[in-house]
Amino acid sequence: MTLLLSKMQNFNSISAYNSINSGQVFLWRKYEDYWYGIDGQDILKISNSGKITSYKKKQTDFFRKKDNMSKIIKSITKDQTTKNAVKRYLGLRITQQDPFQCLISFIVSSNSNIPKIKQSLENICVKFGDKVKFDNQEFFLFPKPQNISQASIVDLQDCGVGYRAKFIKEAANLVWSKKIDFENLKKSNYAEAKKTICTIPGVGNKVADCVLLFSLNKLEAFPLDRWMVRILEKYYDENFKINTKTITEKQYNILHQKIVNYFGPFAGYAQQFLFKMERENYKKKWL
DNA sequence: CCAAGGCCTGAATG
DNA sequence: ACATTCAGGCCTT
Repeated sequence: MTLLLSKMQNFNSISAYNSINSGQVFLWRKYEDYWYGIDGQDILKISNSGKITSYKKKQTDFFRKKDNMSKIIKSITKDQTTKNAVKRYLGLRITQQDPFQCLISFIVSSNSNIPKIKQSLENICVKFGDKVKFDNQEFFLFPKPQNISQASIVDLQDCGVGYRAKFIKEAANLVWSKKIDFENLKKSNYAEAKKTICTIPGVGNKVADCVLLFSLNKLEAFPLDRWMVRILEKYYDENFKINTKTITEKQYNILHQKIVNYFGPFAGYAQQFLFKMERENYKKKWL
């Protein structure tokens, strides 16, 4: 009984460290005993125990505390690979981020790498975001959609985003003009929300799945980047293999369907544990 | 429907 | 020191 209880407590625990260092977020830093992170117009402060306070005192379930992790872990651990990953990175959570920041972050992420993404996003905040003080530290909030939509392409390019500048500006414009409405998308199902979000320039299957998983509550989203394709090839059978060099729209959809059939409705959690595991194996930088 | 090439930057490798 | 290669996802052809 005590063994069972302690096991369940472990499942429900939250590791801020594992969650922040898993490729979901970029604008986080550690200062003394706390992690500080930009989330839209707010700054979140996480203690070692996982307790969140915030600059604007807003309520947020950033680490999805309400998720029933015992149930989710039971559902996604279909094999030894996922079992090992879950055990090794206990407390890793999918985050529930500010959708606009999440969208821009993953447009910036395409064809790039984590240190570079972080640098570009910091530049964007300094250039277009509000400067605030919190706990005697200086922070720049993430810019509002309006501010980015009115930025010049050259000013955006100066942040190091290259050809993505026009995608970022147009995406911000779609959000500001409410042609993309995140609150609606949260209510839509996965397929509908994905279809809508893929109309944003610079957003393909992978970026869309990141936004759906990390900010719009779609836990069946399973972002398939080069790493995930490699992981599936390495640890799973022929069924998950891509035969061609580039992953086409059709293949992405077929593979995603197979994945959801296998891992179940919380497949996105399986993705996060597997990604974390393999990137750690290769000692890749997180922030 | 699919394949291939270009986009942009910084790090790694020769 | 300098040049080349690579990593990375989306869009256009």
